[in-house]
Amino acid sequence: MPSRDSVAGHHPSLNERTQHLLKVLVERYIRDGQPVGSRTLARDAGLELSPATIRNVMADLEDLGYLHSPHTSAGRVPTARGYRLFIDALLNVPPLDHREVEILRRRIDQPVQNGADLARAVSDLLSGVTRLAGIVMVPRRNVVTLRHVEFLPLSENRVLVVLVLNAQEVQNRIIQTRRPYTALELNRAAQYLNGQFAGKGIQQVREALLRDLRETRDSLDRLMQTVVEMAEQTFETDPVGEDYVVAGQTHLMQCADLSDLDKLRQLFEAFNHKSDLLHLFDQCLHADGVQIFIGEEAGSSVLQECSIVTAPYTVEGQVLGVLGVIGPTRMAYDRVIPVVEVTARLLAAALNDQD
Amino acid sequence: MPSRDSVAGHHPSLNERTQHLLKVLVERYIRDGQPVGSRTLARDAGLELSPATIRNVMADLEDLGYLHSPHTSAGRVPTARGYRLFIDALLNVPPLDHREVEILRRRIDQPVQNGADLARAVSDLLSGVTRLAGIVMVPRRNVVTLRHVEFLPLSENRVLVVLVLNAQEVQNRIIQTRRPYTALELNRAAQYLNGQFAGKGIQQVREALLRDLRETRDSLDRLMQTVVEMAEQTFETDPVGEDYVVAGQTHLMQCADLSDLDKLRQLFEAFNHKSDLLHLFDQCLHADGVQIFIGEEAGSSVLQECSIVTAPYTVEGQVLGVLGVIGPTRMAYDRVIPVVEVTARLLAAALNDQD
DNA sequence: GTTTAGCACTCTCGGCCTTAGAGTGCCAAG
DNA sequence: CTTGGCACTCTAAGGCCGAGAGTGCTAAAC
Repeated sequence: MPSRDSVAGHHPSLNERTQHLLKVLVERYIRDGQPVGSRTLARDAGLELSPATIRNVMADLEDLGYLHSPHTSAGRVPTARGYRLFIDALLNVPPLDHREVEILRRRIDQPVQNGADLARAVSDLLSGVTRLAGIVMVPRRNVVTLRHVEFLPLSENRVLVVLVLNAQEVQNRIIQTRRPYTALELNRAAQYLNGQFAGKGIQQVREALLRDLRETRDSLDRLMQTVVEMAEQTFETDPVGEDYVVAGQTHLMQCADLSDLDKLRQLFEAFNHKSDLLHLFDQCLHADGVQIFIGEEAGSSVLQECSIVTAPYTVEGQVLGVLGVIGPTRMAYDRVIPVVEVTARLLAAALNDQD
Repeated sequence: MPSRDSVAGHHPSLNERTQHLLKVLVERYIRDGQPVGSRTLARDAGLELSPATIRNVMADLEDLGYLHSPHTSAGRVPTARGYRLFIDALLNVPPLDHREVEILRRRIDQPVQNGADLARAVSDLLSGVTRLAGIVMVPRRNVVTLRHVEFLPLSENRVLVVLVLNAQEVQNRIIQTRRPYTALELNRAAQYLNGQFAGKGIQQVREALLRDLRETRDSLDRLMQTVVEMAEQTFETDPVGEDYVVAGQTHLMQCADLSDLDKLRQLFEAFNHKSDLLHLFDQCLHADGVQIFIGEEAGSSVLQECSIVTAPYTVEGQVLGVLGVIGPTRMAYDRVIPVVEVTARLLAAALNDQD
């Protein structure tokens, strides 16, 4: 059962019938995209009530801020607050079909090269299944273990560092050195680091080297000098930067709700603007279970007509990242939520197998 | 001087005045985006001609297929054929300002990790400067030299291969082996390969190994068996896959010409659909200088209202890739062409320095 | 022969009105 | 509390009209 935490505040109690009507209204609106009138709702609700009665209830719901009329004589549309209540209390989320789960599993269990590729694949998958935009933060670990390091001289003062981390993550960076090093020196340094630190967390590596540097100062032999200069620069920045992958943006162009071209453009630009979304995702990192942001709850004004459904994925209790989809507020939550939830679990499982 | 090869056919000669009028009309249309009428053109042309005369000329140009009226009483708009003639024969391309070139150079000369990153950066740059979508094919070389190879055991039958190619391109792939190998065996194999083949083209490596395999058959010692199995799989596929990077797609949402949401969506999907565009770019690989595709000249119906301006970039006569921009047919060719041209040259220079 | 003025014609665009339809709010009766 | 009735409001779509822009054609001028 996903915990769908309310981000916005608390709701005064509504009587059973009123809640039911709100539920039916939201469901209907999600299906049709048209404001729902009293007659329609009377028919859909399955209660023996006349449109007039329904009208009274709807007027109440509007007063309480759950509904909104686009104009005097259109039906009602849920407000953000209405969606919130719907999701928190009214929506029932059917579990995903076994066959569907199987399909997802098969697509996720493809062998891939590294975290980023996996993220891309899963993001693609999410967007394909939900027909919305899929987002996956690339897995990042609090404890990154060094598996292997290699130094290759490129030119005078430039050295290529190849870093193998964790299970199969390979990174490379180029560093500027103060003096030229020979291939032999570099080799020795790498050998030393590998022998000493392979399997250790890179935090530890950094600390150990710092200690060595302080204690021994300039009594270092040439080998250790090389080691220290290399390592200093190599481990300067955190090796696994935060990042995410978006796929299926084009789906957002199809849903009529987001037809305002200019809004859409801003949204797309937000996708490229990394930092905005990252900050949002950080919030989700430590909530467990599915989280949903409706409209501006997410903090950014570009997301006005959008909802974001996210779930963190964890391995052995350690949160590795967040994934989710982004689409119009008027989305089929009853399908999207289980898809996101299951995908997160499957991704976690896939990462677990890899290790 | 860019060679702007005509892809479409040959044009019957038009007299001087007619050509001039076509030129002015296209320029005006590119500026305003409004169909150009006879009165406007009479004023703009700088010839002492009445609108009536202009009308006659425009009627001729329409008959010849260079112009088109949206309806009876709007001005004229260039057809694809009209643009073609304009670009091939009428447009004069001013060289880029020195300061502007300097700005481009500085942005391209940033140090980067590998070809893909560089492509991303240049693509970003192109799109930023032209306010269109930028596309850069990641550099690929006919002769890829092996610089260094490393094997790391991951699990039972999986080995991580780290390949350093050319100047600073690092690739990694995971291969499945028939039997488990120890770290020591793998190390020896890597050492052997590095000793034997570092600096050689991978084509040569592949051939040499094949020869060894045939000649010596099962008289191979254990080391060589390891070497051969590793190398076989490592060099099976070409290490540098074709790929490209697109940036600034959102710019295309701003230009009024492409306001049809559905067309735009298809265009965006084409960007993700790699293979379509790759095939187009392959054509440009061996044409030297700037090439321009107008509308459906590019072969795809999604590109109806678009033009593509491309240029290959080469190092020492070897074509490494293609870059360019894609935007509405109604774009400022006189600016875009030199930008694309210069960027190609600068990228080539940057790659040259790296080697 | 080319250029030009004149003129009738065509087409779009915006504003305005009208109508049909949907839905509401309120009131008074059940 | 529920309901039928009713007046009211608002939108969406269609039709109409006039202004404006631009054309093609013709006949006269150069």
